[in-house]
Formats: sequence, structure tokens, C-alpha cells
Amino acid sequence: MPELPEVETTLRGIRPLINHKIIKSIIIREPRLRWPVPSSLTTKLPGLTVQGVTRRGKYLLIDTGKGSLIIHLGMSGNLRVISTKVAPNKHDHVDIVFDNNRCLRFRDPRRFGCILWTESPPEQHSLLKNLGPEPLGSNFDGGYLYQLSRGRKVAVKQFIMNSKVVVGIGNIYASESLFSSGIRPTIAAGRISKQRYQQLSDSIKQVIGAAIGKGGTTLRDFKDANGKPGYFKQELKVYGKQGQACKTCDTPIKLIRQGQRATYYCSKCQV
DNA sequence: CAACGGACCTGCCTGC
DNA sequence: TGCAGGCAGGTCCGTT
Repeated sequence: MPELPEVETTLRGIRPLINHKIIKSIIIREPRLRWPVPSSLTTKLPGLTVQGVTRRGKYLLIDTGKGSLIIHLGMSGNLRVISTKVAPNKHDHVDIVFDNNRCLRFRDPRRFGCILWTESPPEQHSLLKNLGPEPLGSNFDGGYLYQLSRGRKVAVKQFIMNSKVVVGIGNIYASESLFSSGIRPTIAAGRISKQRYQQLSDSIKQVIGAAIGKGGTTLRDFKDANGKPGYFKQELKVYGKQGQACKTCDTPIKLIRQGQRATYYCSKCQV
């Protein structure tokens, strides 16, 4: 479900609904996520107030002043703010309950997501401290990609999906931004020119930015915090379109596998 | 250090 | 209709 635009959409949805709210309790129905949900949250969270809701890469950070919740949605997670009266579904693993009879409900069928707690600044957490720049940040550009990629033999698609290189480029937007910049996904990262990396970083910003503007991409059942789907799917040019005509040149879109992930590209437009 | 494969899970779709 | 197999939006970790 979530790539960075979906996480950003979720952030924008939940922030105004939970910021400055007092936490009444936490209900952990299923602690077995990627890492166990700390049972200590049951005693630590009640009485704390949400002081801020931010994002680093695909990690959502809820600051309480005493510590921060670090939430990742994995492949299939989502967060909604709803009435505590709404009965939980099978995969609604955790509720953060506020004192206004609403709760932040974490649902994640595949349980690849996580909910962790840190009492240090979250950016020092081991999951966050080695993350690369934000793709929409001013320190992410062609020069940065060019410099970091010298000597690297890994394919450029896997390079830009490496969170130490840049955060938030998932499988959909990797294929889409490489198509948009005319770069073949299989090319070794270390053999791409600075100019082409500038095109790539521009494309990444454009594609991610447009996807956020559309509320993310809904493939199966992504819904934002208010239950609305994303509308970027109709903008996709290559993802999931193997065999279909390229929108630029009519050549059939190819599907290959890189590192056990599907990659879609146009063999004529992308060189 | 870089690269790769395996691991963690459930749901859905396809094909027999 | 049932069932096995493959695949899915992520990313960490251990091994080469």
C-alpha cells in the first residue's frame, strides 16, 4: 500500500485530528508486528499529549514530549482516526485512544509495519539515523546522486530504492520516475552522467509531488485517514502496464525482475 | 563496504 | 468449487 505519497497523505489526514489531543489509553490487540509493539506503552502513553506529528521517510513520528511513537505502515498498513464505537476489524491491531472518544486505529493485514517507542530524539533511532535525504528536499539533486553513485555497480533502480541513498522511493515511483527521465532501470548506477541524474532527481520530485497532490496511488484498497482513495493510479505511465502501448512511442511496456521486484519500462524511450 | 537472498505475513488472483 | 502456487505498494538483517 504505502509509498511516500501515501504516507504523506496519511500524515496530512491524521495530524489535524490528533495534534494536541490527550491520549487516554492504548489498546494492543495484536503486538506481533514486524517488531513487537512494546507492552510498556499501556502504562506510558495515558495522560500524554500529542505535541506534533511528522514524517521521516516512510516513518511517521508522533511526539508526546516524553517520547515519540515511530510508526511504519509496511506493505499493507493504514491509519485512520475514527470513533471508538466503530468495532475493530480482524487486522485492526492497535488503537491509540484519545479523550474525545476518537482513536487512531492501525490496521495492517500483513503485519510488516511497526509501532515503536523512543525516548531519545527519533532521528537518533537506529531505524532512522542512516536514512538518506528526503526526495523533495533541496539537498537531494543530480549532483548528490552522481557523487554517491560513483563506483557502484548496482542497477540504478535498486540504487534509488535504497533508503540510505534517498528515502521514500518505492517500487511504483521508481519505475515511474525512471520512465519519466528516460533512464533504463538496469543501467549500473555508477555509469550514469551527472546530467542524467539531474533529470532523474527532477523526475522523482515531479512524480512524488504529483502523487501527493492526488492523494497517493490506490492499487488495492489504500484509503487515506478519512477513508478516501488516492487518485494517482490513473497517472501511472508504466507501472503494472506490461504489454500495453507506451504512452510516448507505442512500444509495448516490458516487465522484468530486479531483486525479486517487478520493474516496468519502455525499451525504446528508456536507454 | 557493496551486493544479494532470505525473512517477516496475509490476501488475492490465476490456473489446474 | 477447491486448492496450490505465485505475487503484492517495504526494508531489515545476515551472509558472501
